Amino acid sequence: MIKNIVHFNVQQIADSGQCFRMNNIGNNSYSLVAFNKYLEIEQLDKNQVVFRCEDEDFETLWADYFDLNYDYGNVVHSIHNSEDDFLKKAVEYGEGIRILKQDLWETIVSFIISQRKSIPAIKSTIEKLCMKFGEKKSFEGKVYYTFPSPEVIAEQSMEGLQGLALGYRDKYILNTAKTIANGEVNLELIKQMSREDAILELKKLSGVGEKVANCVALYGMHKIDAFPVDVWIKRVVDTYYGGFFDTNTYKGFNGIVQQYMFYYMKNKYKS
DNA sequence: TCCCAGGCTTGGT
DNA sequence: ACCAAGCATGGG
Repeated sequence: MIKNIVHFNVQQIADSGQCFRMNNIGNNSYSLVAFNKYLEIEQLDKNQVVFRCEDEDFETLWADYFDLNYDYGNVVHSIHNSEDDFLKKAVEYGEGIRILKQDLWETIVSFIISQRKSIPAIKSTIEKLCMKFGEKKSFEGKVYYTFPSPEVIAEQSMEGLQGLALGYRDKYILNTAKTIANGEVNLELIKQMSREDAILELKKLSGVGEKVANCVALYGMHKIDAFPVDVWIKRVVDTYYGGFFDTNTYKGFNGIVQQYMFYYMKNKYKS
């Protein structure tokens, strides 16, 4: 179905480093697997987007997944009206970015894997993980693999996790899966927590530190004030903000600000 | 080949 | 509490 959406650009979302199972399939189209479903999405023009999926899945899943009920215009305008020249340019460059509402468990595993890996390498490892432990499904002839549950990974041994290019992160993934599968850390409870409490709880997981916990809060819990600082954001802060970025300036939507910064710095300045 | 990648854990002060 | 080394492996 065709939808008219402002501040929405599929290519920018796919290349913004927040999701790892969204792939270009040509003709301004992308495939995506999330919440055990398969979607093809095409950008027809600036404000027209085609969603190829079951009709009911758009309303019950994808509209929420792509955060279509959040007013990004408000964020864009408040940055336009600021004195922040760097951020103005970043918004102009990536004004179609949205913060996705991804599955919490998948986001945890994905960002544990992400540490000291390039985005293509992250995507490759996650796809291997899904092909090995996920459920094989198909939608209109397209075969895809779901993201494996904590329980399925928890019952593996260290040997079972070899061949996925996890490297030293293999033990983090196995320990985290076990911790969640046995109820030591409860994701349903975390979903109800404040950003601060959720981040504290997430950091109990093996392989989850400050940065990964903030990414999980932002992309897996829609805590849009979370401000993950990775090497690219560090570069932004050092280069354009004199080494300190005051998160009080954009209080309430620092995560969206962070995403504009990341996308602009990483893709515009490939230094 | 060399360097870097959406960092974390551990052990030493 | 802070700091630095070590970490496995793919991709450019």
